[in-house]
Amino acid sequence: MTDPAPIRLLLADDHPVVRAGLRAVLETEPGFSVVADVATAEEAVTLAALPGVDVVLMDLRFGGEMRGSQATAAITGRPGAPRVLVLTTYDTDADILAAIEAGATGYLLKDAPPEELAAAVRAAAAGKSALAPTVALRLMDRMRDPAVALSRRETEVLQLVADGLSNAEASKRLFLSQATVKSHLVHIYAKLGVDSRTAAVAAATARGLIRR
Amino acid sequence: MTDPAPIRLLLADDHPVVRAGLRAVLETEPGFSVVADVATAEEAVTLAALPGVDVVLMDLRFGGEMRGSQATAAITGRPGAPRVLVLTTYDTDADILAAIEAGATGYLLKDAPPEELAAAVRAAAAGKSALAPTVALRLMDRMRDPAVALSRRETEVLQLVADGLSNAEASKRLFLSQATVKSHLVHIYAKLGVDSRTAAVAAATARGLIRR
DNA sequence: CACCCGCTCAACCTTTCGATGGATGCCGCT
DNA sequence: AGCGGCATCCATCGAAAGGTTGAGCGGGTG
Repeated sequence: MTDPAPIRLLLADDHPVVRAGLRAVLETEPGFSVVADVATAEEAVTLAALPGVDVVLMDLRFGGEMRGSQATAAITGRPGAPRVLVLTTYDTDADILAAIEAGATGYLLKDAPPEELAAAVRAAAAGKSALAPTVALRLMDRMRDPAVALSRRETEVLQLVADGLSNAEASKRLFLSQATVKSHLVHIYAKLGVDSRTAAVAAATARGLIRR
Repeated sequence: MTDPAPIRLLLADDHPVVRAGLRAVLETEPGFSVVADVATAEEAVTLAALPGVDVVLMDLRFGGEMRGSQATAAITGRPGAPRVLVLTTYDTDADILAAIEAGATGYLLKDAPPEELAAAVRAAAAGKSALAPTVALRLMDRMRDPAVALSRRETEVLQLVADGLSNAEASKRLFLSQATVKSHLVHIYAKLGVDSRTAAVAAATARGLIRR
């Protein structure tokens, strides 16, 4: 019997060590072929446009400007695009949802064992969604508890607060009244089940609702 | 001419992919031999006690309880201990200093290119200190500007504040008067050049003075 | 010894923050 | 249409949390 066509992979991660590790892990498994690895999200977008790539393994955080979720959107937006499997370190990453909405086929943590990784890649190549259990659980939590979905404006406000701005400063930054900022904060507190700005920031970062 | 004895390595990182990557990168370079890789800090301490290890590559953050800096201290505290080369993702990690004080021979970022990594391992094996440029710069900054060195107590207080506790809550947690907590905060503000708790938390996380 | 620095605390006072209440407009639902 | 839900926006008020000032103690260092 002949070998089935191997799954052709593009690796995108800014850490050379991680790229080498993915290569090592995947090339020992049968049925995979790494066609290229890149260190930036921009390169990933460029190379993913070429034919001959089935699955892109995409990190979420890069040293540079572009975030993995944006790159994912850019790639999946094109017709005949490869599948994108997002791969990151943190199960609390703020833009898990962004990446999935951007069209990622699956989501995996870097601490996954090799078999799980290989299985997820195969699933992605077949067009099936693959979510790491921890991530899936967290997403379920987030879905099941609609309270923890902050609105766009609320997220903006909370991000500024997390950056250390006072209500007055945040209101200027957003061209709002202080009262409005406070109002948003009250809603945020209710959703997060806290009653102070610092606690809200802690809770939101713990749940990956805001950066840093 | 005979080969010189290879440098025997122990890899400690909770990510299988990273372990594989380090293996791949280092085993292609001549003169290295990976004797084992482990997924927890505890295992690293155990295996580092056995003879036959020259250099331990140690991650700072593990999924479990023990932190890499603690493991480093446990390893280097013994006579005839191997060198420990700390390897982490973040140049802003809160316990860079802790790791170095714990006796780490060098400090490297995971986004370092393979040659740099190999060079650092060789330097470590020879007992020479090796610091990644970014890390070294940051350390210099921190040294040169003594304002940003928080005392032990100050760090404790700020960490609790960052976790969302009020002054009253933090004071109970530390068996202190509220006045003392406030006093610490005043000093923290002065050192960080800010004037509110949220700004202090933001500044401190940006500089890697506290976790998360 | 004198000095500096880290840690501790009390009392005062103000500013910011959070609570309350209300308005508007945009959805989807029946 | 009519309804309710939700996101966005704003004003006012009282309180408490937080920030300022000042001060004592002890250990380490020059």
